[in-house]
This record gives sequence, structure tokens and C-alpha cells, in this order.
Amino acid sequence: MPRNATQSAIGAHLLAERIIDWYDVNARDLPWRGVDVDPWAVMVSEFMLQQTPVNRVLPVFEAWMVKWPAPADLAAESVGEAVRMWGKLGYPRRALRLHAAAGAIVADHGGVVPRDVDDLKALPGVGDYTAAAIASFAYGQRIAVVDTNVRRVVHRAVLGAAEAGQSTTKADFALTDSLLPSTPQRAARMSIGLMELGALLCTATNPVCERCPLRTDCAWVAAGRPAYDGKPKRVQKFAGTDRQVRGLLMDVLRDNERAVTKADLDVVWQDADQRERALDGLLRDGLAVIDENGLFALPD
DNA sequence: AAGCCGTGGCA
DNA sequence: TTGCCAAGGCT
Repeated sequence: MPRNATQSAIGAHLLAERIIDWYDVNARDLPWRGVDVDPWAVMVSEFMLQQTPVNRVLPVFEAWMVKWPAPADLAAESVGEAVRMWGKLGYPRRALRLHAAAGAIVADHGGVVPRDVDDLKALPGVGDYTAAAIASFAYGQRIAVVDTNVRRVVHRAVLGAAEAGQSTTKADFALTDSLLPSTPQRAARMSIGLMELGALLCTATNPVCERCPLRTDCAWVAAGRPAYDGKPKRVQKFAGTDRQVRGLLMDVLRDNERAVTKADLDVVWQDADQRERALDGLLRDGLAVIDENGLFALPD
């Protein structure tokens, strides 16, 4: 049974203070942060940041918010334009889900991003993490926001392990929750601080412990920074997979304002079977459509 | 619940 | 070069 926060060498109260103080000085100035955050901006950024680095998100986010400053603006747009604007962020199904979520916000929530966690989780593309992130960062609620950064920081600082497990567990959520201050405002501050710490210092490779506000009390540092001893994390292949082919096909569709021929798509990949499978997948997912002339395009 | 779903930077 | 990694969600 892992020690909880109150039994740790460093108490939850001090941990929160160290992290919040560090964040106040070291936080990056990102466009989806600020005193008067727009919940829609938080939501858009969270969708884009799913498995995608900040630096690649920044320019797309800026263009997106200029074009669609409110959920209703996106909902009124064709989903294909959302996919085109998504560009090469990757995982373009996120653009479909964000567009659908905007429609649901208009239909069910008066065009305002809901603040209730269950309402948020009911939106397409919003899971445990994203719902908590919006509830905390946009609305200042006290809820554990558990992403890969937070899991890593907590596992190191509190549990003394090099990395978290492969997936987020209820124990991860419970432990993170136990570390949060009682007041919603400080809890939200600590949540974003935990994430920032994991992103800037307590990184997966080459963590910068010397500059970490928790270094004197970190269980992992105290243990001599032992190596990860959990199950090996399998990294997915990309080269040669259907995902790569789908990406190449989407490239063609995005780069052409007008519908393209099958031949235009066929040039991107040699293996016909895999090509067909990838294209079928895109059609099934709604990322591509066939028109009445048998031409291929982004969805309407 | 294990596998699928993009993309590109970096060591 | 190849593998690892990046604010997950869905089935």
C-alpha cells in the first residue's frame, strides 16, 4: 500500500505551496491561460493538446480561435472546414469530435461550454482528463486533473517511482485528489502547476531535478532516482502502418479545395490492399466522403 | 483492456 | 537511424 500524502515525508499542504509558488514564477504565458480565461479557448486547447506538443498546437490554436471564437461559430461551419483547419496536428478525428461537441454545446447548453463534469464528459472527445481540465482551468473547480505529466510527477515525488503505469488508474486519481488543497481556487492552481512541472522540469527523459521545487522532499530523488521497473511500455509503430497511409490520404484531401479522383489518392501508397483499407477507414470515420461523381473530398 | 488513431522533434 | 515521446479518447 503506497503511502498517501499525509503520511509522506512532505505533507500535502507544503507540496501544494511549493508547486503553486513555483508555478506563479515559472508558468509559460500560453494563449489559453490568463485571468479571464474563455472556457471555449480552454476546451479547444485541450482537444488540440491531446497527445500533441504545445509548440505544434500554438499556431493552429490562434488561427482556430480567430475563425471560430465561440462554439456556435464552429457549429455553423462544415465539419470538413474544421478538419482542414486542423491541418497536420494529427489524430484528425479530434477535429470531428470538437465540431460535434460544439454542436452539442449549442443544442444542449445554450452555446456555453458546460461547467458540470458529467455534462462535459457527455461531449464527444471529452474523457476523464479533458473534462477535469476544463472544469478546473476554465471554471476553477476542485477536481484532480490527471494527465501523463501529473501522473509522472506524483509517482516520483510521492511514490518514489520513476514512471507511472501504462494507464491512468483510480488510485492515480485518488492520490492526486488527496494532494489538492481544499479551496477550489488553490486546487486549480496546483493542478495546472503539477502539469507545468511535469512539462518543464519533471520530464520523462532527463528531468531537471536541480531546479525542481520538490527536490529536497522528492521520494524518487531520495531513493536515488531508481529506474522504471514496471511493465514495459510498448510504443506503437507508425512507419508502414494504416495510420501512416491514412495520414497521407488526408494530406491529399486537405490540400485540395475540390474533390479529387481515386487516382489522386492511389499515388500516395504502393500496397493497394492497405490503401483501400485505409481509405475505407477514413470513409467509415467520416473524415472523407464520396460525391455523386465518385470523387473524394473532406466531409460537408 | 489492449490496440488503434497522426505527426514531427530529438537523442 | 531508430526508438521514444508529446495536456487522451474510444471501442
